[in-house]
Amino acid sequence: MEPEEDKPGGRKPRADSLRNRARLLAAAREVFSEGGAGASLEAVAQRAGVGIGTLYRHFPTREALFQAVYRNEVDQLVALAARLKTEAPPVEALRLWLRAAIDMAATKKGMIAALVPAPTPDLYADSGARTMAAAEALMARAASAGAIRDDLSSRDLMMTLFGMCHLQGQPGWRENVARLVDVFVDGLSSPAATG
Amino acid sequence: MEPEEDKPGGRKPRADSLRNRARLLAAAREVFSEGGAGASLEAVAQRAGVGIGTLYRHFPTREALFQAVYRNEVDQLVALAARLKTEAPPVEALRLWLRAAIDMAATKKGMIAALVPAPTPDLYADSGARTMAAAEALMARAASAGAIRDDLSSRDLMMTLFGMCHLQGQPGWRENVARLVDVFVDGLSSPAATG
DNA sequence: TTATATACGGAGGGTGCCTCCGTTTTTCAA
DNA sequence: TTGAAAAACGGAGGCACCCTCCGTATATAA
Repeated sequence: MEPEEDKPGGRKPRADSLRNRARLLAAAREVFSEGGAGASLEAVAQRAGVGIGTLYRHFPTREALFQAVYRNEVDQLVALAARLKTEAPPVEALRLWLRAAIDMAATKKGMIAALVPAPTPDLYADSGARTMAAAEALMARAASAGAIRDDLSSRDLMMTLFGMCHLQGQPGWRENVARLVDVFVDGLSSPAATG
Repeated sequence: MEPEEDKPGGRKPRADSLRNRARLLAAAREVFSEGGAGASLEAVAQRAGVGIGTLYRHFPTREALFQAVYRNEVDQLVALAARLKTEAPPVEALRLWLRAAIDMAATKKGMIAALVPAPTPDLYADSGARTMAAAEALMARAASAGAIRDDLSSRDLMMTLFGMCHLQGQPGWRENVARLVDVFVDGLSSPAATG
């Protein structure tokens, strides 16, 4: 996956290639932040000052571009999960982590899309799967502590989060979604009055 | 909004117009059920055997078509809410109603989109707003009975439902979403352990 | 039967997706 | 320093879809 010095037998990667890749990432970050995950890829190429063909060579799919753009954010989220696992009680950890995810999505409009697990996730590879794994760890901990019900998958959780983020754009959506997530976590940790 | 006998002063609506309208609705119902809410409108026109221009004359926007196609379903949902309000205890009514919505969405793939309240809803006009009003009634009842927290809007509830329905397509999604909704309702009715 | 209101239908202009390939640039070895 | 070959560039072009506009066809009513 790393674009640099991967094949020792090959020649050095071309300077223009590296430069264009960086430009594309910067442009994509801007365009996705403004226009959301559905923004035009041609607009990205244009803002980067490269041809559309160059964009597709570097990032064969929209997904690939998402992953590259939001790699840092996802890393942070994964790291946060690891930290919370030792620094907060189980349910609280889950709650805080979900809120952090929302906060990130609040400033990076396109990021939510990067958090959605693909239908068939390449475990450990794509950002959706990595995030899901982080969620899984937090959930497992809480479940085995008996603090939340154990019949939900981490995928369910992520999809719920994702769905709630559709409030994005409405006034006060961030607070709204935070509250919704709280409700959901309350439900997870309630003595399951399900009927 | 009614296309029939609205203006008493005008002439009788043309027979071909009525026929084409019906054909378009039938075609749209099929196409949306198969391809989801994003399906091609040109495909709809084609299946109906009319020109694309005719489709747009009858239904100026994709939204308009949704509303017409799912009017019956929405009516049912609204009626169900009214019935549950007298026939089930507050929280249970809410739970059952949400499940009914999911069941409908399960067979009519495109319907979910029709349930999403527009950013600026034409109250009583579009299906999203009418559904939201039904939800509002159920929530208000439960809230004033002290059975659920009262700091969530019906729009929040609908968006949550909508979002969860993004699981659609995955194996066993219906059961999954039903469970998620249950969790959410549990959260609503829990003594708000929010931190 | 004929005039006219009404509806039809698809061409056309716009946007976006993605591929393909002739041209340009960079690297590396001589 | 130079030039051949590898690597990357970029945009034209084919496809799908959106939506509008307007010349043509047809149903209604006199």
